[in-house]
Amino acid sequence: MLELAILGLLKERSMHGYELKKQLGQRLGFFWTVSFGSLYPTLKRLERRGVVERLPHADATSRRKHVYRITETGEEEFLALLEEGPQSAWEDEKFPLRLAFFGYLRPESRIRLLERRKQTLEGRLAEGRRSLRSAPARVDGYTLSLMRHGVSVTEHDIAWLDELIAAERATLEELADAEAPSNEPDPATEHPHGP
Amino acid sequence: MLELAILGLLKERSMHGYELKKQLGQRLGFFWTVSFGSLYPTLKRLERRGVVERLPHADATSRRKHVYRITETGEEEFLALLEEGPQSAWEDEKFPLRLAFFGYLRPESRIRLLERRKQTLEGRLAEGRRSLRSAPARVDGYTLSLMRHGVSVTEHDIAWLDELIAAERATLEELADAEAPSNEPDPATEHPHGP
DNA sequence: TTCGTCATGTAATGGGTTACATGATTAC
DNA sequence: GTAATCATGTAACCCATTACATGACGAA
Repeated sequence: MLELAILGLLKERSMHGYELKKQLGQRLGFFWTVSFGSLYPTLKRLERRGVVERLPHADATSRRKHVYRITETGEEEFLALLEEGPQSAWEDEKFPLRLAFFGYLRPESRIRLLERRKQTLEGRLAEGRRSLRSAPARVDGYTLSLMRHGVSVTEHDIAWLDELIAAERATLEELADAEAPSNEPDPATEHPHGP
Repeated sequence: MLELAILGLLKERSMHGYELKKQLGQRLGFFWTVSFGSLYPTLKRLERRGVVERLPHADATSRRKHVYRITETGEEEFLALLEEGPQSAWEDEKFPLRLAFFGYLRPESRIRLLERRKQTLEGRLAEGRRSLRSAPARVDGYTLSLMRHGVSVTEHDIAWLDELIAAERATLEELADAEAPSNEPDPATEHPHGP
């Protein structure tokens, strides 16, 4: 997951570790925070695996910075990883992180992943509501408040997913109307939310 | 954290592992899920530490169930753990789990912990908003949507905390008005949300 | 009698944090 | 010159998951 995030950021532009952490914090700080103790070893691992490479130092001033660039193998691996979707409950919870890179996927894949995520949340919601119905007699007020808040947050999440899905479907229809897609569309400008 | 949850549930009533997992799922499923691979070893560890103990089997039918009860030491440890508050970023994220046991704390402690949590979220919110202000030019639409959703969810969380804090303050005033608190109030009925 | 659920457990692995250590660079 | 930030790194630990294994019990 951290690997996915690193590859995704490096695909945008080359960076060194410290900067990667800042970017991660700024973009995904609500859902994720990484420590250096996790980041640097991961970068080294990625380098050994050949999916990223260290750029030669430009001058004497910046000698201490290790700027990394994604390799071609890295690009392929990144796209495969992203397309594949979550492989465990843990990765599923990190859905927001994947979403941050949806611009690199085809609309069909985006919809597939969004729907999958929605199903997960709807399952949880159904269970939560079921618990709530049988709860009031057996749990205290704090637990009750907690459960209600959980339901509310999950509903909010699902509504958000619905918006995203609707936007994707609109995009698909537009593409169908256009009929003749020129060539490989630019993922940065083609999705429903412009930069 | 799992230890806190187990002790808290066992304080309510004695249970076996399988049932603990079900209860955990029902009450905290939105924020937490435990696997058996985590639960059973933790129970054994707690037993070795003497904070829970295994009840003797009542009859032949239930021979295979290991029903655990919290010990006196366990009760003390639980309250200390709860009162202490989160000791790491990880534990801080598990705030909802702590809240589920707020009924066992004095109103002052509840307010202290709620305010602390609120500060954490407000810090994150401020950072998020700051990122959003400088973002639009540099990130794509999905990341933007993600950031906005993060802000929105965090605001929702803070509003929820505010409600809880307000309710606690009201409780405190009621107690002050009553002037003569009889004796050790029952935590299950004394807090602002009745069961 | 077979299928679903109840019930407990272990071994290997995963993904990450905390604490610590080091030192360069920048701004005051 | 000194404090804050930039920048990289390692070792020990934490808390949990996944996958597997085992078997009892109840209902169809």
